Amino acid sequence: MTTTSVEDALRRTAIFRRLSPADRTRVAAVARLKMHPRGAMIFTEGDPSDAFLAIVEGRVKIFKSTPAGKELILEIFGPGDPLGAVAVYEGAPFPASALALDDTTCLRIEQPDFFRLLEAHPPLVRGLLSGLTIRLAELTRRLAELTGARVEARFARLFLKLAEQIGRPDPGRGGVFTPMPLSRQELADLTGTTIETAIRIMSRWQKEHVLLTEKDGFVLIDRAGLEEAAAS
Amino acid sequence: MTTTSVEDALRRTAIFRRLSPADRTRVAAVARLKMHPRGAMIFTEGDPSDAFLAIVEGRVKIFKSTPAGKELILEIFGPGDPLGAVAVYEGAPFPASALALDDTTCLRIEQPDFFRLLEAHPPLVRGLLSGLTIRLAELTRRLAELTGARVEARFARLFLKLAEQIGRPDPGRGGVFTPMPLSRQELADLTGTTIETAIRIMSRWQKEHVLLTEKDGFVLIDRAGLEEAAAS
DNA sequence: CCCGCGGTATGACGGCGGTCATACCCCGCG
DNA sequence: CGCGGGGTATGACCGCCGTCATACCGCGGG
Repeated sequence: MTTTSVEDALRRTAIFRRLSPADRTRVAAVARLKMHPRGAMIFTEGDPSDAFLAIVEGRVKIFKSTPAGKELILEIFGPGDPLGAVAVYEGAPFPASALALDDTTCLRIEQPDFFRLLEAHPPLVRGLLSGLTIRLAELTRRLAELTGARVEARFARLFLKLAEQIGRPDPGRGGVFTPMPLSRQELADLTGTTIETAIRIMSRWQKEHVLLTEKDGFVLIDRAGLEEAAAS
Repeated sequence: MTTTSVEDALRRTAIFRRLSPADRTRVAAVARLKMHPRGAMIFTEGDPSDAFLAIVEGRVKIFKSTPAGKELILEIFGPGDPLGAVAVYEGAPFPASALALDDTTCLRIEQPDFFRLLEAHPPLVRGLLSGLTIRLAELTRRLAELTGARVEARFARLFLKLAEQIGRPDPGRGGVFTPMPLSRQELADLTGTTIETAIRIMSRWQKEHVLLTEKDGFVLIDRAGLEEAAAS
């Protein structure tokens, strides 16, 4: 865990990317790298936030318990995304929990150091503000989507969005491969439904050759079919 | 619309309240008051944002159209709340629409002036950041609430929250009066359901003397009954 | 006065999807 | 090898709630 590897991490993190090399060195002096094994909680809903985090490697799911005791996945973040930015100001408690979906390494800046950085580098504030507003818009979009839409439409929109974000052409079958392994339970938590309904929809799409489940992701075959399902 | 009335408005707006009188005068120089009659759109989802707004008087509903064409109310704001803070940075388009529920007067600061204020008064940035994070936490809470909970539980939680925020003891009937007139349609849009379901629940509660609808608000009679309904 | 309109109310019907139960497969482990 | 646990799959049941239809009421306008 040398200083150079921290600077590498800074170069790959959205809000620090535009710093000058000299500034990046100063940031690196207060940043540390921390590993979280697959399945570990990174922070828990209600905890006081004591640091700013950013993902360097791995996937992290942000989720929240519903009043009914189920869990709803708000986001799945990957390398370069910030974590806990929503709570680090004012030391507010985390509104949701974070769990490592893979072995994950995070960049970590303790709260006092983070505040000093913000004061010394006003452009950082702009980046954080813009990140927050984007996240807010995304949440309002999901809020509108979750209500009044049928579960199958939510599934269709989820996979269309995933394919657009991280999909790549699949040479074998002429579809789009989306490298994002997710269990049926996680799909249910992403769409706010139960595991049985998730299994039913995915099984039907598998039989109808609309969307195939593989060990390390999904293959979208019939994009038009999904778009039709998303519209209804 | 004199300068003094603008300063009055600033004194009643959360993020400007802590300014020194001298600074408040400087802000007042670039702020204007604008009236919106009941029923008027203040801004529309997708519009580019060109100003920062804050409510001085009246209620404003923030809502968003769902893919199914229905409308979902995200918030109902009142005097002192900021409007459009989510979009004014970076000139992002509004993620939702705003409509005046009453005759409303707003404080308005054009985008270039707003940015100059932020640069001149760093403490304002802190206030905006904290407002954004609170709003984000509130949205995640509503997201978790809307999914997987029965409609009746959502109604119960809505009225319990309203009673806690703006309720006052009702001397006549020993309940809590909540001065917030809302139509059945608006209740449906707040909870993500249909007007018929909203009418059914409200009618039943009226008959069972749990919650009474009056011309200018609601009277909560059986708080324990609502809490039970909210839990299930 | 009658008409139209917006808000409220109520019933019938049906389907989506939540719940419960069972079964299968794979794999690590004693 | 047998066992158990986690993930996946499938069927039966049924209740909530969305949809459609109808009706009532108060109000403003021609």
